[in-house]
Amino acid sequence: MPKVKQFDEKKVLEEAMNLFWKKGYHATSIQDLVSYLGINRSSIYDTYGGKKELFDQSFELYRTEGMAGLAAFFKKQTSVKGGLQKLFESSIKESLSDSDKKGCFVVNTTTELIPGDEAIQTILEKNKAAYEKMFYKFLLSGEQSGEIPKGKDLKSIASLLYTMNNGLKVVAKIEPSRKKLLASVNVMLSLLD
Amino acid sequence: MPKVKQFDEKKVLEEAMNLFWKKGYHATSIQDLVSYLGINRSSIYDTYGGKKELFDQSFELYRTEGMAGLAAFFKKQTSVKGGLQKLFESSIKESLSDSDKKGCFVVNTTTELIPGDEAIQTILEKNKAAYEKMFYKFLLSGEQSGEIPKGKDLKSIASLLYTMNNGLKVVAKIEPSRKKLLASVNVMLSLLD
DNA sequence: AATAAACTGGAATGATTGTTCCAAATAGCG
DNA sequence: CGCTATTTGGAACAATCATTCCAGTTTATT
Repeated sequence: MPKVKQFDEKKVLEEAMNLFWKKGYHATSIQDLVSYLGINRSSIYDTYGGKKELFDQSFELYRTEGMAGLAAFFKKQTSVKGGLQKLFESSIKESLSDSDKKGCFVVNTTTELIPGDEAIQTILEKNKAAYEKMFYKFLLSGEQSGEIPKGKDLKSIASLLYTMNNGLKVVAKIEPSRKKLLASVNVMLSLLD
Repeated sequence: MPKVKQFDEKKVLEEAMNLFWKKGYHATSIQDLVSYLGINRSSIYDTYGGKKELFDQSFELYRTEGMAGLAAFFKKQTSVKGGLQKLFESSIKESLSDSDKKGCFVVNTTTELIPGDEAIQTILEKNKAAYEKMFYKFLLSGEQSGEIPKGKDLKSIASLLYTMNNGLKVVAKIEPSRKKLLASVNVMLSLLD
C-alpha cells in the first residue's frame, strides 16, 4: 500500500474556499494558496487538478453548505415574518462581524466571472432558481397559516428577497451601520403585512 | 513647440473605463489595454501614470457621469413613483441589453477591491451617501406634493432603493427575464402607496 | 526487511505580469 | 528650414504567473 495523504482533503478545500472567497479568483495566485494552505504545489495539482478546478470545487462547497444551511434554518422557524427578519439580521451580522469583509462568495463570483465562465453561469442560474423556490415555499407556508395576507405576489416577493440579499452583501462592504441596514430590511419586510 | 498628443485623452479614458468595467481590475492586463485602446504602452504610462492610476481615473469618470445622469433624470420627472419606476426600468433594460453584461462598475469594484483599497473605499462610502441623499430628496418631494403618504421612513426607503439597485445589477447578470426583474421592482415600489 | 505505490518537496518551465528606458519620429516655433 | 520639446514605438526588465516534472520520502503490504 502507498503512503497515505498527509492532509485532510476536505479541510484544505474549506481553507481554499476561504481564500478564494476573500480575494477572488484572479487575485489569488497559486503561490498564495501554497502559503495559505500549507501544502505543496504538487499536492494541490495532484489532489484538486489546478487553480480553476480548485476554485470550482471551493465554490461548489460554499454553495452546497449555504443551501443546506438555509434549508435547515427555514425548517426550524415557527413564524415566517419573524424567520425572515432573523435571517436577514444574521446575514447582516455575518457580513459586518467578518474582519475579512469577504461578503458573499456567490455575489463576488457573479460580478467577477460572469459573463465569461459558462459552467459557473449555469450553476448560478440554478442556484438563483433554487433559492427563490425556497423563499417562495417558505412564504407560501406563511400564507397558508394565515400569517401573510392572501393575494400577494409571492413569487415576485421571493425574487425580491433574493435580489435584496445580494444587494445587502455588496452594500455591507461599505456601510458599517447594522442599524441602517436592518431598517431597510424591515421596511422591505413590511410588504408582508 | 513639441509634438502634440496623437489621441484624445478623454476618449481613450472612456474606452479604458469600458474595458475595466467589463473585465475588472485584476483580469485586465496592460497588454489588454494596449491592444484595446490602440495607443502605445508608453503613452499609457506618460498620460495616466500606470495601471492603477488609469483604473482610478476610469472609475472616477464612471461615477461622476452616473451621478450627473441621475441628477438630470430626477430633475425632469413630474411623478416620483413614476420616475422611480422608469429609473429602475431603464436600469434593468440597460443591464439586459448590454451584450458585454458589464453590470455596474461601482458594484463590480466594490466586490473586487473592498476591502483592501482604502482610497476607493472612501470614495464608495461617499458615493453611497450621495446616492441615498438624492433618493431621499426625491422621495421627500413626493411626500410634500402629496403623492407619497406621510409617515413613511423615507431615509430607510432611500437606502432600500440603493441596496436594491445594487442587487439588481448583480442578479441581472444571471436572470435574463426583464419581466421578472420588473415585477420585483414593482412590488418594492408598492411600499410608496 | 524488501517492495511497490503514492505523496511530497523543490527546482525548472515558458508565458505573462507591470514597468522602465531609449532611440526615433514628429510638430510647432524661431 | 532648422531647432527643440514632447510623444511614440518597441525592446528590455525583473518579477510573478500557472503548470510540469522528477528525485526522494514514506507507508502498508509481502
